[in-house]
Amino acid sequence: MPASPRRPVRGSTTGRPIMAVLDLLGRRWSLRVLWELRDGPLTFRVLQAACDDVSPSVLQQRLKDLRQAGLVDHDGDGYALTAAARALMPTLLALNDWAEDWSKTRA
Amino acid sequence: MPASPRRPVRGSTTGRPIMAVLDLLGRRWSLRVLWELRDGPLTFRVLQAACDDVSPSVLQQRLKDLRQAGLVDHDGDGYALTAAARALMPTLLALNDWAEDWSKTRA
DNA sequence: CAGTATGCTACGGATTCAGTAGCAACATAA
DNA sequence: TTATGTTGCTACTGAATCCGTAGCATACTG
Repeated sequence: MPASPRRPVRGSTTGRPIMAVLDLLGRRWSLRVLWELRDGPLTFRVLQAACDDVSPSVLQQRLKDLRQAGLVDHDGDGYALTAAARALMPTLLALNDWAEDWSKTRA
Repeated sequence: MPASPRRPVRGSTTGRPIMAVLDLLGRRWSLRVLWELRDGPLTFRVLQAACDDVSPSVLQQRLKDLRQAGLVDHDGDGYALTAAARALMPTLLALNDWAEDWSKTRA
């Protein structure tokens, strides 16, 4: 078996949903996948290319995680954000704006 | 050498700052550390306990990353968010609100 | 049939993480 | 002084995850 999504061994993500979200999005390529899907569905390979040609095994695992979380769906057009994920987009756009400001303060 | 922050091998994070941010925050415990520091400075061990007793080596590496990114500082009171990181707090709070809604749609 | 695109899997090697133990510096107090 | 505690941090081994490449089965198109 390649890799199953890590389940916190210790305190787990008890209680606050934010913990589960921070755990899910705190995995490599999670946020990036959501970001790349912001403008519409993408096929597996196109999404892979958009994510700097991430390994297909990792992308597969990440898509599995995001689908189980109800954030990504797979229809005829490829992989797409669910309504729940689209509700997250304003936040990601705010993150984008912040990133712009943040980069200006960097050398 | 324990571990240096991963530099994307392929396309790197050229161009858009959002890519660099997505890469930095898409590491285990990055978002969680920022979240736990939202209410003020914490010492290393208290922060470690807040993060489900994450391994000190990983926390050390993550703090190093965040300090190099100018998001975390270390003064006499322990580790604290910088002004840049505090500017990110509204976005994290929005993420928290979204997480609440998202969890309600889960079984 | 040949060519192409799709989603997906397998494998080995590299990197990162987890878990535990321990150190040096500093403070406090007996 | 000795004892005790807290701080930040490091070392080490084994497990988990990721990377990079190759390849498969299916479907569609010419």
